[in-house]
Amino acid sequence: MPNIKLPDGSIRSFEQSVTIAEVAASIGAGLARAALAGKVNGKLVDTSFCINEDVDLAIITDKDADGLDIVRHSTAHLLAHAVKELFPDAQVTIGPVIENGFFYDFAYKRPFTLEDLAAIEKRMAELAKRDIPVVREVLGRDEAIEFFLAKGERYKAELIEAIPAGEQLSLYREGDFVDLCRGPHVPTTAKLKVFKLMKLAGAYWRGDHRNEQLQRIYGTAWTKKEDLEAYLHMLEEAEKRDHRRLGKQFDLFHMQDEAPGLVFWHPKGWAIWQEIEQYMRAVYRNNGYQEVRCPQILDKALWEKSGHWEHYKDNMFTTSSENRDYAVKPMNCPGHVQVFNADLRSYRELPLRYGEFGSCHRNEPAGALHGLMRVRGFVQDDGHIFCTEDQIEAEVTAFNALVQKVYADFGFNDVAVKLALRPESRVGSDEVWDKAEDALRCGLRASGLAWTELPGEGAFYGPKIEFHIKDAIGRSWQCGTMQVDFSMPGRLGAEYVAANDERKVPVMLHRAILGSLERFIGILIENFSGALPLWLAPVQAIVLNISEKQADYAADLAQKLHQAGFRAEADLRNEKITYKIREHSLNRLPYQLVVGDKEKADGLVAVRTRGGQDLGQMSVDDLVKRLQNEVASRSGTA
RNA sequence: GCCCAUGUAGCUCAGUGGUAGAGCACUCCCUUGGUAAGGGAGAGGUCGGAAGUUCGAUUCUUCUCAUGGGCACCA
Repeated sequence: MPNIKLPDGSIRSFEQSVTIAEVAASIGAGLARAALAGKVNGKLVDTSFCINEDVDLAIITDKDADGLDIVRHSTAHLLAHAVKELFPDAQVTIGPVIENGFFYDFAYKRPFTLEDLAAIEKRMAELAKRDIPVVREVLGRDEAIEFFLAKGERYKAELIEAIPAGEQLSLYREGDFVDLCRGPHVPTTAKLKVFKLMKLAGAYWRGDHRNEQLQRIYGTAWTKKEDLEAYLHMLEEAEKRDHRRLGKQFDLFHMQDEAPGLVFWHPKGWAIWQEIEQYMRAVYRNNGYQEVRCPQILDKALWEKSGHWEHYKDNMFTTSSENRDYAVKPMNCPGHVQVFNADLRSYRELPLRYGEFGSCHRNEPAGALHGLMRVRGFVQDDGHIFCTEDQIEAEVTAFNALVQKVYADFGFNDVAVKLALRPESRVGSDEVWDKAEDALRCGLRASGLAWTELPGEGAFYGPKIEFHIKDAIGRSWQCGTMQVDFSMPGRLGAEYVAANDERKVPVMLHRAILGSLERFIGILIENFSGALPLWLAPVQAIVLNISEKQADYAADLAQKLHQAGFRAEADLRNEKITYKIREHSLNRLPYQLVVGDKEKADGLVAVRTRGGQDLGQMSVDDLVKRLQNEVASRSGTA
């Protein structure tokens, strides 16, 4: 006699045990049709789940977030179903739900082609239309292994072997297709209407590159057609703000075959770079850092001592001369230790903070390169703090505050904090790691920040705090980092004289706010869709003459703005004003300054903003004031 | 590094077993036009690189480099 409590608080009583589907039907025919699953006492189950005691129940439909996930999961099964029908000797592996959709990994004797993809999608649609019931079955663990081995599905069997003996497993059957799965699933394939296969990719079995490579099919699935369309539209919009495309369009930088992963900065891109570098230089100066500069290549022996050679030799560029081997620096820290070591240091000097815009090179795997986001040559706003253990907390706390301020200046106000803990491959004893991890936790606590912890994600020499910023379209980018390092100073012989005259090894904090400037500029371009705030815009204002008669006046005006400290240009081409306005609008220039006979006669300028707003005529002095205010506030241009 | 796809003019792209085509950009001429494309003419590429098949390859094959999407990696 189950009494079932529904989300609205009402209670329905039944004479005997009932399924979710029956409960839904008892409420209404519409709900019965819409039911995808149920949530019994907070746990998701199939509509076929049988209730025989008093429970809280919510009927899950496509209006619930859980419903969407179930649809995606079931669509992954539908994909596997279609693949098994078309390619019976393909083996199934796993098919989870991911953001915006799902994927399924298959093992097959030959790669799937785009034609296969189209055929699979077509078959999926047919299977969905056939309204095939999706039925849950339960098997013992050993039976299940036998079942899948008999079907030639050795990957599934391997997955089940990892499950403790004696456990009951659920299988889902739709037509002839059976898959191991925790569920729940939609009651029939007819519930799956809005999906699209997106792409093919390789993926390693169990995510390990030592294993064989499987073929992954990515798909997207939704409950409403409009949602799919909106998603596809969003993808198009994201593509439009791709920094590689905009970098080309706005003439900011280029890359070419002869220098994979390395950037040629054009004048406009370099203007952005310089603005950022000078800004960060001021951040160093105002926060107790001294800027230094260290060599590009150092004897390999130094990298062996620091531990980098052992951990990263495959990713380091090397060179040699006169029987000496060198490595091109992949980081700045060992250099900074040399600067520290160049003098006998006293505890009175600590904390000693060095900053450097040093060019580093890492031989990243070819497949990892990606525009400005992943390069082989880069510059970080890299700093190292030499301090005592007692000073760590204060340094970490001060840095946390600084990070937030800098991100806000660049227009990023949503910052997530993570703490990456000791990895498998590391230097230093467990006691040292305990100490380092706790030091960072203390600093975070003192800053009043909430954070999440990531076991195994730390650097080989120490744990790290990671700062992730969220961009305009919701993507998260790890930029800042603060790492405690109890190992490298000792390895490289750094020491200072303590108050009691003892020699002690300092602690080293590795820290960066923007990370790689290349990547950060890529993030800025995408975040602003190329419409950078005035202070960062490579060309801040362009003067447009209406006809040749005002060319001198326009050139003069550009010169005046230039002298007032702005990046201003004049477009004196023999083109109609509408043509020039269109072109500079497409290039997202913040200000277009139109000058014709009227302006020339009165010594004025007609101002048009990036957003197409006409500010009317104003004097050059007023314009300069306006631009100065906007730069000072680091705000965007309307 | 692994899987798949792609590589044609400065850019975006079309095309073919018989020594390549468009739009935009560029150069010149006409036009001097008041807030998102005025008109005309011209120049420009041996089709990523190498080898092979063929009478003949940009087109087919192999290798290679790079790029793109994933995977793995990311000090």
